[in-house]
Amino acid sequence: MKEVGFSYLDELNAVQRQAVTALDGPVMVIAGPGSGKTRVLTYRIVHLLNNNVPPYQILALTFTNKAARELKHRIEDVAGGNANKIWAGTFHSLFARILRVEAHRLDYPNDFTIYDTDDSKSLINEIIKTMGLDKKAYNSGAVRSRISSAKSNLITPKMYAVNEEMQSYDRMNRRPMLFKIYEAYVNKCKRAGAMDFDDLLLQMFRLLYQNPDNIRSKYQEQFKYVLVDEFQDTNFLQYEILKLLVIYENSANNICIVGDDAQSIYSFRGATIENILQFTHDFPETQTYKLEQNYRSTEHIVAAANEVINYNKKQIQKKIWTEKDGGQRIKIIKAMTDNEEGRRVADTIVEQKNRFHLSSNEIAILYRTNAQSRVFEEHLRRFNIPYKIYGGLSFYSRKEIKDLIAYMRLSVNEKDDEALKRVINYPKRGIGTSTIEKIRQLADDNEVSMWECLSQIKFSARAATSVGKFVQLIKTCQEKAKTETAYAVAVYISKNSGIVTGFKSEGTIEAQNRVENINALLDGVQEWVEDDVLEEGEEATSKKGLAEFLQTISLMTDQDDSEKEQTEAVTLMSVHAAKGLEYKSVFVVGLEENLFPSYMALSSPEQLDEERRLFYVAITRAEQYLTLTHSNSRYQFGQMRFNDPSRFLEEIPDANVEASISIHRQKDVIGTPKKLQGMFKPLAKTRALAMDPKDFKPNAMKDLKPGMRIIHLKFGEGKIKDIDDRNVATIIFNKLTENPEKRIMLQYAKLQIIE
DNA sequence: GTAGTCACTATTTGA
DNA sequence: TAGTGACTAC
Repeated sequence: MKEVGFSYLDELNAVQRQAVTALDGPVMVIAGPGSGKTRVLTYRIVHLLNNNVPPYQILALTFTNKAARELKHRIEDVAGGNANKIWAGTFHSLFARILRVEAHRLDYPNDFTIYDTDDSKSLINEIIKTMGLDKKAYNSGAVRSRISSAKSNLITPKMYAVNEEMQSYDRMNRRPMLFKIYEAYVNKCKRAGAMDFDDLLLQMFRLLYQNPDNIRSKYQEQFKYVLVDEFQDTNFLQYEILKLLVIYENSANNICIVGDDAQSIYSFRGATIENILQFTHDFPETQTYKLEQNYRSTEHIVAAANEVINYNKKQIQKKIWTEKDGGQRIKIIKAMTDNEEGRRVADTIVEQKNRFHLSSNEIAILYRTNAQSRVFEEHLRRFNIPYKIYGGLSFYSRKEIKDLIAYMRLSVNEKDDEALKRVINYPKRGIGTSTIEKIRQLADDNEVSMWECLSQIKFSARAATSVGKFVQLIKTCQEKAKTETAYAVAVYISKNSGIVTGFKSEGTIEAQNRVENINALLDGVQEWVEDDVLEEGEEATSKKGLAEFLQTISLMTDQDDSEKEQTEAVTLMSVHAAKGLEYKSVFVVGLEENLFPSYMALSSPEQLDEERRLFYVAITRAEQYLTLTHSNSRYQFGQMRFNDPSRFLEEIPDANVEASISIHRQKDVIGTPKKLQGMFKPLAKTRALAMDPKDFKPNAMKDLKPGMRIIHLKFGEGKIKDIDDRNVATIIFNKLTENPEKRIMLQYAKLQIIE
């Protein structure tokens, strides 16, 4: 471990230090906004390591990849190399990792497919259709979320069928057959060797609960220290899993949860605050620490936030305070139209940039719904202010990408019916709906996957050749997938499936874009295959095959991409997306009744409280300048609507608000609209090479010895510090300022000895 | 198999 | 308004 010259404990305030050093037994940390939550979590783990807890005994769970990554990086910064052995990641990714090893005990293949939301919906649609149900009443999205919430509450299809509460709710919504859909859905996923996102949790629960081969104690013994970030966002099922891991005879109950009930904004997704309240009941000896000092915002902002959240009755009492006295008061802008709102926000941004010397990436515009972004885009463009938008269609949800990935999935798991349906006739190869329907019917009757039926059906002569060709294509891919790298198979698919050829013959710009996207995916696969750097937690034995590639991307979203963070631009995003972030200047826009709070929430006090917490999250993102805007009228659903100012505006004390300024008419500034948003965002990160590849002659693995100076194609010069028994070298690259130490897998490494 | 038309709906979003 | 999905007609 890296020597720590200073004591990291000195960087903490009294409460933070207590929360960090109370290592034994259950601990609950209630962390207000800007109170150094991640710092506490980081240092607590570092403190565990310094107290000789082996890193692999630490399980740190987060909700997003981004949070997980940040946590790992910060631990690495303080503790150095050992950090990568910590089990830190999202609930879903870590459980998926465990299930890749244990799934066979639950009668799943270990290389099970992960169905994303689209796969689930399409499967549900198919079930609805075959059951002959009304598509309008049985909206696939609604059905999916019912099933999801059933799973998250450990209600099996059988229990669902006899659960009076669920049943009466469904009858009320004219969906009495939902329990049947649920049953069929579960069976079909199972048959396809597929788990949906909820299954990653549910099957993990089953594994521990049913305890085949006494597997539970294996993980109880492994994870001696459990930490959970954003605990207020956990659902019932997640908490049940945590309890199975932590509660057992003679357990030390070393579980630490960090969260803030006031920032719980995901109840619509099944998160329940009850878990926080329940925690102290389940663990009576819990030590509770409240982090109440806010290091982020100035006094007016903190005061307003405190006042607003007080309107919510049900909450853990705490008083957030700051040492940053005074500062700017909150500015409220009243506009007549949504267009004027956009213009005045852009005006104010220009003004702030000049007066306070803010750079664009210190500014964010936060809205309740993504649809609101357009007006702000238009006006920012007029001023030539660069901006970046979060949300919207991600790279992986593009059709052409999903199609190509479907081929890959099928090559790894032929039972994957969703993938099969996607590509059996894409590109068109003459396998029409009637043929597909025949296959599906037979699969249903025999309760097997569609793939298994392909060889048994007597097709018409024309269909038979088409099906035969398709089967041959997939079989070739399967063979290749066994021996070759993911990149080789991906290239084979793109060349031989006909997808790219089809686009090229189209010749439109649209098609051209799609080809570029596919190329970007291929580049991404190649980069992944050639990447010889071990990520934190990655095993040195990991192969570079298709199955492994699919595993790494199945739980990835490109929401979390670092390129966006570095560009100098104003951020536009929904309030939900802004959670955990901070900006010098924040604009919360569209503060009107029916919009924020949303009209969907007006009827229930619970949902209104959640809207208020959402508003609380929004205003506490601001460090120094907070501007709130509302408009008299705006276009909603294609109609002009008139909304009153939001009730939340009235809840802000006058003392914290800037005296209202008269509305000054502003002449429109005409600027050249500049295209700032590239439609296409390549997956591959381009990194400058350290030297010309032509001059580069990598040495064989056996020649590499510790102490040697080497050159790496990407990272440049470095010194081999150590090579372990798995041929993983620890190399220090002096050019890299952050994390100069990298773990390099020598079997894939491109290293040239220089002395 | 596909293009064109019509009807419908409309938060937030992680993995 | 805008985007999607389903149905119809060729």
